[in-house]
Amino acid sequence: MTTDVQRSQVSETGAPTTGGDVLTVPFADAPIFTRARALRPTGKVLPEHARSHNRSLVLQTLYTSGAQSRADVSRGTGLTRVTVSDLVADLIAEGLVVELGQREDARPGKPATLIDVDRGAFRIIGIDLSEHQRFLGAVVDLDGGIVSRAEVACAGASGENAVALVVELVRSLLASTTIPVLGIGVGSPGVVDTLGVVRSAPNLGWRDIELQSRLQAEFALPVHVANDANVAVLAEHGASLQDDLLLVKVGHGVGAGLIIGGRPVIGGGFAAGEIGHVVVGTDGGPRCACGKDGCLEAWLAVPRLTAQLAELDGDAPDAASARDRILAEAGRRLGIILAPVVGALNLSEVVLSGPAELLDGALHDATVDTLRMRTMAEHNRDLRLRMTEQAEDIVLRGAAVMVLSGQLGVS
Amino acid sequence: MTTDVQRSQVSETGAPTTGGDVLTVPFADAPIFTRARALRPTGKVLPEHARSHNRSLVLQTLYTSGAQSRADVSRGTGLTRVTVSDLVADLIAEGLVVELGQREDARPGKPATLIDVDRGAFRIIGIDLSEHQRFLGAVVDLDGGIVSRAEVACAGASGENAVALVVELVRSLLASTTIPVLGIGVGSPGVVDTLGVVRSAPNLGWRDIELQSRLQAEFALPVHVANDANVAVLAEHGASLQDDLLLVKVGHGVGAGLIIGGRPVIGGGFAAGEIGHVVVGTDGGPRCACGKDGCLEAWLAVPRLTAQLAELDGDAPDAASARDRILAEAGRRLGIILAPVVGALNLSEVVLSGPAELLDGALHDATVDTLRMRTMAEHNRDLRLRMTEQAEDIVLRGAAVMVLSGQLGVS
DNA sequence: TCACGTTTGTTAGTAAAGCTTACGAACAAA
DNA sequence: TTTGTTCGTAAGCTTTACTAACAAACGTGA
Repeated sequence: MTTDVQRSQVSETGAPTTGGDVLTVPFADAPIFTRARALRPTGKVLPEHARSHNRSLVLQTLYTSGAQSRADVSRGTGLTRVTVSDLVADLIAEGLVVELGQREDARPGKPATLIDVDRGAFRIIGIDLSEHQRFLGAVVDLDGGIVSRAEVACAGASGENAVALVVELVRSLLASTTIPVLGIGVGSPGVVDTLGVVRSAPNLGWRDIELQSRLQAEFALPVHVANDANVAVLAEHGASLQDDLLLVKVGHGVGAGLIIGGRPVIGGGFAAGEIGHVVVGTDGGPRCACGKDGCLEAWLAVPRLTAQLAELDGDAPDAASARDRILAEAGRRLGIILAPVVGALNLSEVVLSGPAELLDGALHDATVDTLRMRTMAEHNRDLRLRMTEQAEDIVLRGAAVMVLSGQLGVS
Repeated sequence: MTTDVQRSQVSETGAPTTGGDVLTVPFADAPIFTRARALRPTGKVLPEHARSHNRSLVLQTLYTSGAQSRADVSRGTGLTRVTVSDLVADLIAEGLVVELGQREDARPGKPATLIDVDRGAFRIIGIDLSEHQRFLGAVVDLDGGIVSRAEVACAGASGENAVALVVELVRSLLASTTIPVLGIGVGSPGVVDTLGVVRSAPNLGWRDIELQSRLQAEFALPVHVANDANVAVLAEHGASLQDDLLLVKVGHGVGAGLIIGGRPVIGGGFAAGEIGHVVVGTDGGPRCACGKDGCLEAWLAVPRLTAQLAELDGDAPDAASARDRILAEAGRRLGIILAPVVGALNLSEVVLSGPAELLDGALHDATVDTLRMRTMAEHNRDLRLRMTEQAEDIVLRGAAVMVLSGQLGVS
């Protein structure tokens, strides 16, 4: 087979020369890649960093796979038995791991000593500030099980008053447990930066509230603060096989949390997931509080849906189908917004969180249908849309995952 | 200030008990986080990994900041002078770094020996398969400068014929340089997985073509293959300050490449960025080749735009404004698709690649306006939409970045 | 019963990596 | 000429994870 490859040469000085077949291809001058970019804070890696990475790896293996021998961990991680023993000794000394005695089942060879994360050794405080009328809190164990709860009414509270309520809630939860607390995780509405500063949370009247550092100073414990939807998706990720995940949280507002390639997405302005005020479709829609028409929140927020459903005549013969029509239209709107996101990110799983009686029927089905109609079937064949299984504790447990992940490198 | 925190206790066995104020909070049973999830392939970290990371860090520092002394690199990386000297010695032995002699300017102390990446020591082969009528190729230097070019007509070629054309193109480029080649980068249309298998590229009649391994076997050089738009965004990222970046590539089709948190987004089905067949708006639109109405590609692809513009009467008094109306409508449609993506990811920079005469005027302005109208101003205040500065070489240079990044950990 | 193989966890020693400390070389300024 | 500064390198130390070897404890089969 003969092919006709045409070549043009560019001399090192930049002046184009021609060799063989002349070919005039328009091309930009070849500037070097910019050198203006600041050095990325990639940072050096020291031996001790490797050590802490491997430590987390051992912990993660125990955490997800349960009780096993040091030799099992060695096989699971690829580290040698010697190294695993060494790391485990550290973890035992810190009280994070315990020996459980010898394995029972009969096998040849020296019987194995089982070890596991001491799941009762620490507690985590989880706080959910996303509800409209109350702040929720819980003491959570290392497995995500909720040990005790507390809540405080917050209607009308704002600014410093609201901060004081959070402090009281945490104080009350800390008082309710004698077991050491690993840290405090907070899911807050609004825009929260990576330092745990709530840049803006209109509902709470917060603007640049340094919640993380203030709680840390108050309680002398590690504190992590993030947006409520971003926190919620962590809980879902802990219970999911997927490393790409979008969670849509429908409540008084509508927000989303996003994990891509196993990592939470923050956004350049720390506002990733803020899709509540993106306009849906090209045919108008209900007026939104933000002034625009047809924002997703104006279609989908719980108050809007319940108000619409309340207008229905419950005794009318077609009440059920009228209800479904309202919910289906909301679902369709959600699908319209999600389609470009699902397409651009090639997402395989989208999760809904919110009142199941609203989301889990006609609304869900309409969203699925709309997504299928508006994206390319071939690329998104295995897309799943489902309700969360975490129910109303999703933010509390996500907050626990955040602490677990931040303090132990486990999730 | 007295606050009324209410508590409910859950016994360790799971049965709810009440202490103090009784409070009935509905909550799901507290199942542990799933243990079903397979162990993530995080992998152990050995000392040698740390070493190669630090090696890349030194190389990256030299690459982006240019010629400097070992002591400068030490200050820039945080590594000690000793370690830097050691790493640099390795790099010099491999021919990647050269000493340039002593620094000229007069300063107290022993004069510094300048070192830099030997930017002329290696070449990279970049291949762009995304054009409709021809395959493009280039020899690229380590700075991204194009040294020589080649192209081959590919109209009608498909399947194995097309593969043979690519091989010929690479062979020709390799023959044109005597300088050692670091590797081969290929930007292909369609869906390409992480192993460089082109899962599906309808235009080329490709289905599960193992392009990477075949080229690697043929030329005994490192080969990287990825989707053309995903490759293009690498070039843009190399020249941008942003670590979150969306590039929309408008040509015979419409595709996107996405970088989030400095990492390319691949997608669960390796189809991230495939937004060409997402439906725009809720008011129908032109019939698309895929069968749906109003796909982005049906609005925005170059053939569609040129066809529409060709229908205009160029001598009519309002020809210019009619042209702008057509382009503005296309831009508006692009904005409608991008708004949910920009909102969900809180993107700070969106880049357009394609024919500037179509994209860079009314279309660009309409997209910006639409984005502003449909997203929340507060969160996306500093969003920028701009044309690429890489012109038609964007895929070729992106392919070079891919090789650079894959082989040297530099970008 | 008893030698043998198998598995576990530990001890001892080794290789790799980056650190601190120390030092000679080379220059500017006083 | 003296002083202070900066650069690059040498030597030795610490940390880390590795390999090799081994004792303990168990099942198996002659």
